[in-house]
Amino acid sequence: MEADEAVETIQREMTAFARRARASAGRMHPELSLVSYTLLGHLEESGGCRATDLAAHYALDKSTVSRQVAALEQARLIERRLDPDDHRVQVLHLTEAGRRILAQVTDSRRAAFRERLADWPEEDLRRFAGYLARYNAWTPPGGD
Amino acid sequence: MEADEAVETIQREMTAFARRARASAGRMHPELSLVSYTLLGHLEESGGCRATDLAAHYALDKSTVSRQVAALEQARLIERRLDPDDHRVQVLHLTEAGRRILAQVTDSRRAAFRERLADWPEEDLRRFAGYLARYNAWTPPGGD
DNA sequence: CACTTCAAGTTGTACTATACAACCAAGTGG
DNA sequence: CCACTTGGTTGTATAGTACAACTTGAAGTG
Repeated sequence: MEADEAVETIQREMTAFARRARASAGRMHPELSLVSYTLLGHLEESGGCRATDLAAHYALDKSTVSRQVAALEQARLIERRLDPDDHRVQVLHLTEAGRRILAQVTDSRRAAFRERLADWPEEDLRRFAGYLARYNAWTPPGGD
Repeated sequence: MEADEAVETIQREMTAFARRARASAGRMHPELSLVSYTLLGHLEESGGCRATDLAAHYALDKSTVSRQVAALEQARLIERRLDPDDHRVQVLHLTEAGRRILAQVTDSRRAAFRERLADWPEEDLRRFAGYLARYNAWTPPGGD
């Protein structure tokens, strides 16, 4: 069956990609690990959120996020603002430096991707982007 | 520009995927980490190879591979055979147990993927698979 | 043949990301 | 007011990784 084979290919290729990304992400941007990068990215997209939100979004333990956040704060890339309504809550925001570094890393990542995708027809690019978004948007019946 | 946006989406989604895969792979199959899984997979595909080959293929340090291989051997999933022509070389082979576990994990991963892709039209599946394969097949001008 | 150089692997050490569990602090509801 | 919940931190353990130093075997060169 055609579809079955395609599923297998998707599985294999996504796995291969994940392994490689993991292996190389740290080397590309010593300033910002893949995790830190995605966390900063989420902060930018969301315009500020809580550590708990990050943990939920990325299926990470809150302790992990707590330490990542601590490191990012120490590096002055984000800042915490106490929520006046609920003093347990720290709303996280990008600092100017954070925004700058994020943009920088995004740029260099984008350049790498663009090189990699240079000879793709635009139509294929758009479809591929759509498939990926659709794939990632999927949420399982009961948690991730 | 449309294509630019698509590149950005691909970048973001691939990154998100890599992060999630890393975070969840270990939980899905405590018996076989993502790295071990890909190493076993490579051994199966290649029909046996050296540790150095694995390191080169996955851009891992040879020490890392050495330890992974040691663990896989201890778990009786692979075995080392001294190359009679070059006594420095250990050719790695899957054991029967290794082949079995690999098939098992592959199955369960495939099931998860299939669930995730259940409602995709076959045409989209095939195109997506093609894009991923094409993306991963790309090799950089000078290294990864 | 002895000497250097190279290649394959191992081991020591350190670091990062991670989880889990125990904890603290601040709201919430009886 | 007290129990419970929620947001977050800290202690501890583990996995995966890199880099550097080392061991062993092979290969080339005088």
